[in-house]
Amino acid sequence: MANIKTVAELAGVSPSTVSRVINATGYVNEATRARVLSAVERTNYRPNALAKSLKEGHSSTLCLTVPSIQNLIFAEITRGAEDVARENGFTLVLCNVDDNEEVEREYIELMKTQWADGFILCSRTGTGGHIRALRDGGFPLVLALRFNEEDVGQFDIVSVDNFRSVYDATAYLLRSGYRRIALANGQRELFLYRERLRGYRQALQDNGVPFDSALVLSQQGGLDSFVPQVRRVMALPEPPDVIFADSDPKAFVVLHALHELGLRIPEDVALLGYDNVELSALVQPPLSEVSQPLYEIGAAAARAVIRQIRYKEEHGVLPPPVSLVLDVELVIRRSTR
Amino acid sequence: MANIKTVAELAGVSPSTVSRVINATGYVNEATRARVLSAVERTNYRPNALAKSLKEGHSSTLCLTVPSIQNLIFAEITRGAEDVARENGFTLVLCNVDDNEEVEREYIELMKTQWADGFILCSRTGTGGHIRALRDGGFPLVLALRFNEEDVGQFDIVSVDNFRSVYDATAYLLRSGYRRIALANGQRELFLYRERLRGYRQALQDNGVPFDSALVLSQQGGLDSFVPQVRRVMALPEPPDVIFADSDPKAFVVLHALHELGLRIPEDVALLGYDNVELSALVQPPLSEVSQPLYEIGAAAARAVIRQIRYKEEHGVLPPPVSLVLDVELVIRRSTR
DNA sequence: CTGAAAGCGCTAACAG
DNA sequence: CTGTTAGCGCTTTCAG
Repeated sequence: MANIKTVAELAGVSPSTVSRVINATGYVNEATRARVLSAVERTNYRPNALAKSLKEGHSSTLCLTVPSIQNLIFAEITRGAEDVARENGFTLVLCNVDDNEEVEREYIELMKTQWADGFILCSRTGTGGHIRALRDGGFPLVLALRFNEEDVGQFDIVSVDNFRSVYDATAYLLRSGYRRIALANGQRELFLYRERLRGYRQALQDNGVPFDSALVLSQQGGLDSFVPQVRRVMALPEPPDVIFADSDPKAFVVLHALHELGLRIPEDVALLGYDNVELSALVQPPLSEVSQPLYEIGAAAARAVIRQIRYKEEHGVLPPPVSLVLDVELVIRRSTR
Repeated sequence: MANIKTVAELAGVSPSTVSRVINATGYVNEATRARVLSAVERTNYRPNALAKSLKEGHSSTLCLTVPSIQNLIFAEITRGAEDVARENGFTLVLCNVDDNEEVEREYIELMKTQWADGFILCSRTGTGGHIRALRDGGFPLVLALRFNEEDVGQFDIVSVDNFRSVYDATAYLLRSGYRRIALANGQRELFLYRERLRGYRQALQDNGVPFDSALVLSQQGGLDSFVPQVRRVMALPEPPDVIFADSDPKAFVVLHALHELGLRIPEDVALLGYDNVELSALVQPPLSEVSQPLYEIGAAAARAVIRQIRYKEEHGVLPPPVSLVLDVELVIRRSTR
């Protein structure tokens, strides 16, 4: 591919002049400008972004880490992030890290050397000293969806109110007359699932319903682990009248397990999901959901890093961290009554 | 971040020596080697990949274009591609192009200037002169899943035998006693769906079953367009006894539409899907599927570009194109009998 | 308004 | 075994 020098020679000017017309920086005589443009045209010249990046000290690249893109939740977030990245002239590098902090660390290390301009991390897990170090190193970063308690005020965060949303949904279930509410709860290592559990317990307590630990199913390893637990809980002398799955992937396996048991939904037992991914409206019965704005979380996260990048360009330092808490909405379909 | 020069000074050697120890290229005295390593340690030095790329003329970056990552099919492929990219030291840039050839073109143009080392395109649509130009420009590229008839022999291609797989599945349905087989067929602009349709027709013909155009539902715009068509076809005097959806996203909406109609599956009408994404085993009833190795398609595509990249490094030109046709498998679950 | 020159950080001959 | 030099392609003072 042609470079700036060949274009310059063809146009009979210096490389700096070509640079000026390409980037519309500085005055340039209309006639020479035309000559340059024509030379660009003829050589089909495209500036080398690598060289430009090296010179300017940034790469217009964002790094997004997710547990796995195969999970619909993260696919949705990724799409949101990619859309706003592109609108702003950034390119998105996708990193699947599988809940593996080591892989996450390596990826971040790699992307630092590639001069990623910023990071969107949806894979927060463990203690994450490397994430601290990343920000301390002056790298713009935002935590989306997953974050720890102690992260608040330390990093930019985009999420929903996990406690509140589950509290409200549980209260709604109670108001609807459900009394034996089971919770299919995600990995306890993640703050967000601890919060969801806390919201559930608090709502029970505030409504005078005793907490029954036999009614909480918790993830051990893969999602499959919910199948035997659903069987167990439905075999209880007093089985639940509704199961609240605190994420849609879980909701789908719970739904499946319930069907295998030959149970009717919501007649025999109701089901409430969390996330509201598109498919939740398509399964049988269509699921009632706590609807989390996943696409918007991704989009907002991208906006947040870009804000940091621009701020840093201007002021030389990262702006103070901000947290963005997006609203959640209850959508009632046919899996609850 | 520290650069090679500061490390060199700290170690009391020249930058080239640092480069030599970092890259394990050329002999270096054990003692000075140790000094350099220590300096690297102390400065927490990481080589600047951008500079390295500029110098070496490649970026260790692969560009993957997909219609949308929100589609489970492409999420699966993406994961496969990313895994092998990473194993080989490549980084994956994700480009959602939404069946929009213009966006695809722009993305490719952008990634060329970023010196992407290779392209995996799952978004092939239209005439794609820009794709020809890309390969003519010496860029390694592979078409995965989606390709046109005339692409064979021109580009590396990774896919399945669309004609054969649908032919076989249709023949299976016939052998199972189904006689009125409806086909929910994808966008006719895509070669792969034309091939699937052809496989269906051929199987019918070879088995002496007349083709009935009233039995083919075809995508007009979004997937929603199948809902009224399912209604229409089930209201026929002689409704189908099975619907074959030639991709899983379609299968899910057809399944939904059937449920809304109050039909039992497979008693009233059976359903066969295509793709075998994970969720297809979880819906009610679990779907019988033509199982396409999506993850493997992505992985194989990544291997294919990397092969081209290496070949080009060695020989200066792209290797002759090869097509890889992966096997498909019929998985019978409970949506057919 | 335009060109010369320096330099982003790195690697690779080429000497020594 | 190690340093010097040149240069990847671009931008950006600084002169003119």
